[in-house]
Amino acid sequence: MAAVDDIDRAIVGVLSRHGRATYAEVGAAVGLSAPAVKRRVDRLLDDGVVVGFAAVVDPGAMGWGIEALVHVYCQGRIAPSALRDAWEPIPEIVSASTVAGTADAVVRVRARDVQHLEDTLERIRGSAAIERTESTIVLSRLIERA
Amino acid sequence: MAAVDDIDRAIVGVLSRHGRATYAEVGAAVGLSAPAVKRRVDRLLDDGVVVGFAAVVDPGAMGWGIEALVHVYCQGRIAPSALRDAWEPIPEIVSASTVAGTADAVVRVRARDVQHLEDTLERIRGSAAIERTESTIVLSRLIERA
DNA sequence: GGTGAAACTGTTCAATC
DNA sequence: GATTGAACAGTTTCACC
Repeated sequence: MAAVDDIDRAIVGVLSRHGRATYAEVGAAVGLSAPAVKRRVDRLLDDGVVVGFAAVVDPGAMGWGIEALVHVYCQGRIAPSALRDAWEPIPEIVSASTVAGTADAVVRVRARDVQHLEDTLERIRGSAAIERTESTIVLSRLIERA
Repeated sequence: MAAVDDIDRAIVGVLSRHGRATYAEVGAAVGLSAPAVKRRVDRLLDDGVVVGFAAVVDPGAMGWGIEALVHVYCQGRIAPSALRDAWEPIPEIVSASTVAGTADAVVRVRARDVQHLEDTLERIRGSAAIERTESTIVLSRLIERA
């Protein structure tokens, strides 16, 4: 696991914005040849600095009209891995994290509509020893950066 | 702007998880030839269903060690656009949304360390007519999907 | 939406600084 | 130890069916 240097950061910067850029294009942007870029990207993938590549999708256009932030309060102590295993099968969950604060975890959920959101919340609550949830509906996305 | 059909959804599903998959690979997964996949992806890009492609980066490996969810309570009514303009220049903000609930907005912030986080929170508070903020520190990411 | 052909890119190698 | 440049396999991208 070599250190991440300035060129690596530049490569990551380009690929964060243009994930399908060719190695030659990235090389032109950072001052390296295509094979040199490929070697670095392979190393960044091996080291886990770059986890993967993804299409950035407009949730609204895909029919996922509603988004909510759900604060989850658990009964007693639950291992983070237990929560992950319980929530992994729920496709409506965009992200989930354990947190330090009054809540134990925060889950970001995307659903088609309020009914679908309610069903998903019920599924989240039923998936583990959860005391209660507190949902915050997202109105409009102001800023969204990779 | 044609409708998004099931094949489009399947293509988006593959590219969400494997953003650098070849058109032939996507085609094999959805039952189409490579040129047919390209035509659909080009249309999805034109229609704004797919906004772009991005490398998924591990923030910790890049030296962004700490993440927080900041609930923002405003003084009186503030236009969403005013919040966006005020926060756009703050690079530590990963995402920001107005919400329906007790808070007016939720901001996701990434910083190098607690000191950097504190500085960023101060900057967020000073950028608009904000009454108070309530921060939740992220401990560990359980699930992270595109 | 599929097919085939031309141009380009990804990938690997030996050689080099 | 890392980069370059050449070479082949594979992919993108056309036109056309």
